[in-house]
Amino acid sequence: MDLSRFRDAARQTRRVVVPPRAVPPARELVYVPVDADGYPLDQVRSWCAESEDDQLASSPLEDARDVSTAYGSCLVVERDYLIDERHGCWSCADLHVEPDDALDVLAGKAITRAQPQRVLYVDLETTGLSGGAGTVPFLVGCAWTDAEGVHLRQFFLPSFSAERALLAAVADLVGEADCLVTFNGRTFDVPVIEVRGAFHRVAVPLCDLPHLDMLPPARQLWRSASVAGDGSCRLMALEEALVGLTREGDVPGWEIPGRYFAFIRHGDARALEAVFHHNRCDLLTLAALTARARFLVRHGLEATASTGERFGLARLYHRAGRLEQAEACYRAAADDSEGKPSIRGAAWRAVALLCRRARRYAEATVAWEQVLALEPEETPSAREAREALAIHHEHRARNLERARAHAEHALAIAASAAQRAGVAHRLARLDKKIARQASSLTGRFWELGET
DNA sequence: CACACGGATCGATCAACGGC
DNA sequence: GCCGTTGATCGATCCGTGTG
Repeated sequence: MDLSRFRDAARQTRRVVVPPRAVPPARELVYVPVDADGYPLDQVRSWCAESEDDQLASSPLEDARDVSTAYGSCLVVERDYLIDERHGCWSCADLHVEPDDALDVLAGKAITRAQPQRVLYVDLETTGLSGGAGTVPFLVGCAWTDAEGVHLRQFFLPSFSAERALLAAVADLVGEADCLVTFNGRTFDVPVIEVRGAFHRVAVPLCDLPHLDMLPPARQLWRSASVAGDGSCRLMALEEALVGLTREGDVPGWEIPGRYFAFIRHGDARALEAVFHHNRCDLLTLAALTARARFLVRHGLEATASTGERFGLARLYHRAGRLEQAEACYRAAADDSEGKPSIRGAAWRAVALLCRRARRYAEATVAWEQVLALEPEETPSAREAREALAIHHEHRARNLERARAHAEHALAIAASAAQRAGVAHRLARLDKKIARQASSLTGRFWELGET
């Protein structure tokens, strides 16, 4: 994929609205009680719904197939998104990710094995949010990519008694993967599967798999980028900003457990079509975010599309110990005259800290001056810059008057008693030094006068 | 709505260094 | 040689934010 195409995609602000699915004719509503230990699959595949939209929807289980495991069977729905299909401004061909060390940078640790083959994206829909033993995953969406596009497999729980089978079926697929990618999966998806696996004594190797949770790197990359307006890094906010998609009629998260419980009570699967669709969108967007983030890490500064993205990429490099690349990106963000002053100020602060650590004090001083120029006087960064400059001028540049001026500013904006005490101590020392300097100068003046 | 995680912040500590 | 300062690091704590 060439760079310009990618940049264009990133810059694209055009919103793509997901068209509503083709609507099948409404069917007669039939009430079918569901056996607690079994599920009347035939009836489940065509049953009633509450809202008008849902009544018009088809059952997501129409093309589901039974998957047998040692513990019984569950249902699986499969979809392929081939290279000529699109997800927002992305071609599905571009969603293919070869696992490499860029994923290590995103994860903040080494997660790719010697010869990684398959990255598995996982997203759960569950009966609640608590994450405890009572939360049951009723839809486990899995996706992987290859040169042909994206392949998606959704494991569905037709009754609570099939949970063991569902976990076993998921375990089979997970066993073929080298690397797991989720969104907030470290906190939510993986613990849920872990607890349910322990409960049913089914080993799901999800927890052993190298895991990239895209939420932390997404926050680093795109929170300050303000791609999502208010800085939100929820998956759908990032989807709008980076994939250019606005979901029409999407089911809100809080409604998902209720829809599943209604299905369990009455056997109606049509209201779940929106949930299946939501899960597929989440997986495709997760793949798109991962591809974009990996591309940024691989191609660096030239691939970034905004000041915020440059700053975010710098933070990722910084965390990964790639200091040269980090500094280049910080400097690019700091120099961007069109960028938000708060981001530019933060970038200059990072440059100052990097330079100071490398003992490049002159460069650090220039960076602290830039922080002062960009940050409002009362911010913590401005106070930090005043103090750093006071130290520099007192101990290295040996310009006591300038050191004193910075210390006075620092005293005026000190946020706590401890800070005030520290700066007051510095000021007192500076005053003593200045007085001593003056008296020694006076002495030398008289000495010169006498000779 | 529960829960866990990451970050920001602050204070304590310690080694290294320089001024007197 | 003593003493003060700097800068790095570590741990505790708090807050904001993501998941269905």
